[in-house]
Amino acid sequence: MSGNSEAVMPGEPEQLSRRERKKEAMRDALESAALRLFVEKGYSETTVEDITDEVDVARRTFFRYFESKEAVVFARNEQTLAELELELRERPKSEPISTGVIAALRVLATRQDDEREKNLIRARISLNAPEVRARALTSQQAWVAALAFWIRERSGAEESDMTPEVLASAVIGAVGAAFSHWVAGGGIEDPVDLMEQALAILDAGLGAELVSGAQVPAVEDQD
Amino acid sequence: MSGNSEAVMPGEPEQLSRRERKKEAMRDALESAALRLFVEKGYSETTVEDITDEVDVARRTFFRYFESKEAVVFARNEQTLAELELELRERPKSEPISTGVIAALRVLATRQDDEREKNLIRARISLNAPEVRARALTSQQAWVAALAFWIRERSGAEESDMTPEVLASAVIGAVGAAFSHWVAGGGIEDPVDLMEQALAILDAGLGAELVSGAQVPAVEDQD
DNA sequence: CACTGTAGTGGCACCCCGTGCCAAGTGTCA
DNA sequence: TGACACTTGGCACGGGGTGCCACTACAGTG
Repeated sequence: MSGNSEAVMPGEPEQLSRRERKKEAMRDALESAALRLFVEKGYSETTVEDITDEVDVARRTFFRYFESKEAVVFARNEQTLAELELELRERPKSEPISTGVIAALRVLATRQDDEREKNLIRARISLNAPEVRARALTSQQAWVAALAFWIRERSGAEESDMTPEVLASAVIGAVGAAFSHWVAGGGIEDPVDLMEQALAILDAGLGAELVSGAQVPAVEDQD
Repeated sequence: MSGNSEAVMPGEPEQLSRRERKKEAMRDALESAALRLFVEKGYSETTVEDITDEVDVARRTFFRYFESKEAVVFARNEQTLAELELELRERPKSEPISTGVIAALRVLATRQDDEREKNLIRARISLNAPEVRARALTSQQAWVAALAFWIRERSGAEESDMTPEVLASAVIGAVGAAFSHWVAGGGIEDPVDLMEQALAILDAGLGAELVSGAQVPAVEDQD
């Protein structure tokens, strides 16, 4: 889609035509209004009409910018996935899974640092509104698929071998849990650090297993 | 131990009144009709009216039995979750996570063996229809929560320690992947065996990591 | 048996999400 | 400026889901 040229990342050349600027502005206005209303009144209590009223456009117009009400929350999501795939591909072949994943995630996180606020809002909505949560999990599945593909490619596993999907699911699961933890903690800590800890837990945890009396050694979670 | 009494599981004492029998029959009829139509015409191509026409009741009636169209696919799901929690609770305290999980899952799988066909259909629908898939993932989250609770309880982890959620997410992720693999394979293999393999992969996989040339030793997945 | 309360059903009206369609408005380029 | 492409508004419609109320079938009592 679009991208006449440029590097890999957009970069906002500001070379847009009036039409495209208006389009951009509209999308932004809708997105902002929507997120604000979702926070104010709650997701399911906010109708699409509420949103379009706010921006003073027709309800129909909303659906020209977003496939669905939920889609607003995941506005930038496909792009992020594409970026993840790209970053993963750039990682050295010899690198272990968790290292590669973390490195890629760190790049994405750094890049999105300016949207941190908005992302936190999105995440909060995702975790609270059941419908949106469902959608969030769906796009999480896309991450699993991407990661599984990457692992399969590198490990050269047979088509029938479920190892890549298993590892990918587990890794994304762990990363997702860390993300939830980050959101629950108010977005104060470094999300990628948390994810790194999560993978460390995963690495050690299943091996160590539970012990009746003693605690799991766990990973000291302070830096 | 097929229970004439009740034990943990109901057991259909057939002591129902005419009214309750009719109710049961209606629910069954709706569920069967729905699943059949979903398979025949596809999930989203099937309207609730199609279903109720089949059973010759009002559309309104459908929603008195199922919260939503998706809910039909997950008819028995909350019950299964409750059973899982129960089984987990029964596992010896000293048992490692994966052992406990597998043991609990095996009990459930055995118990549901008569519904194997129907469950396979449900699963297929879940994996193919995006909307339903979303819902499936949501209920998967409930499993994560249950498992996390169980792990936390046994490990005595601090409230702020994300270890239980991380491990639970990873384990359920891996188990879910195995389940998908099972469905993709036509439900021929033993699902719990696959799940066990998945956890073994998880146990070994992240430690072994990927190697550029060599394959991951993995778990021989052929019998 | 008739009688009364309760639970299930049918059907209507309504809200909301999402989409096809077409007429009218706005930007673009020559 | 005029021809053309894209965007918007608005309408109609299908489908999911809910509240409401009249009606019917059942259960329990005398």
